[in-house]
Amino acid sequence: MKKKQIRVRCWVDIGGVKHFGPGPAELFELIDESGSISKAAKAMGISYKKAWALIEKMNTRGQKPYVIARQGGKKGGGTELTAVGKKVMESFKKLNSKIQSVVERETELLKWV
Amino acid sequence: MKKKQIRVRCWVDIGGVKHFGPGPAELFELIDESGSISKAAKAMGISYKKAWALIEKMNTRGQKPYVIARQGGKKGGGTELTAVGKKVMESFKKLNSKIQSVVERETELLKWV
DNA sequence: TTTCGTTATGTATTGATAGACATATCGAAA
DNA sequence: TTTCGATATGTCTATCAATACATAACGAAA
Repeated sequence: MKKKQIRVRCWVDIGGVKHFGPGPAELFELIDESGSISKAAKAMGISYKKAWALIEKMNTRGQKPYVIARQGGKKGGGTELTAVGKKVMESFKKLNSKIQSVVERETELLKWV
Repeated sequence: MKKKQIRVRCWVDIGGVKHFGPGPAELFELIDESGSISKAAKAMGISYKKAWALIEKMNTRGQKPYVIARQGGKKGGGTELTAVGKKVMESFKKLNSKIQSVVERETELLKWV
């Protein structure tokens, strides 16, 4: 008997395009922990390039940058979330968990499907 | 100023694969109204083949078929939802609108993004 | 001025999905 | 037994996204 479950996903849409969702939220969290895009990408199992492209898009599409990256130096460089970036990440996680908990209480549909 | 909004999507997952979501829900509704897969597909702007494939997958992956299609006859054939199919559609629509209304009340995240 | 790890960027390949097109199948009614 | 409109199915192509691979740029510290 295969497991049946209701799943839900939310994201921020700006001008009709996906702007910020679960993927970026996880990426931001890992950047916040590691201080590095490349480490965060590796931890997520995505390419550095994909992570970088995601960040680039979000930084330019939003009002203010969410992430500041610096290159060079003995440690090669580094990346950190801006204050706005942290707010976005935290606020998203809060919203997301609220939605998840709403869905968890829903069982009616699973009786039929 | 581009419009910012939170969007949300839910679906039923069986054994790790998407089984029933907003697309099928709309398709089911149109089949229920028109009695025809081809009419429903046209109304949705998808190909008949895509609609048919969706239905085939859902019918075989679930416990019981949601849709019964008949071919032949003067009218060429026709399609109708089973009792289970109607329950699934209605229950999904109810769940979906509940989730949408939860999200509509959320504005915190949009302040930052 | 050399080193180092990270950021930044280009390009080619692959894979998955969607779409277009074609055709076979069915069976009640005329 | 012919007709008709809908279901059922195959195949090829186009398109887009993901992936892989390669390399340049950077700059503080040793």
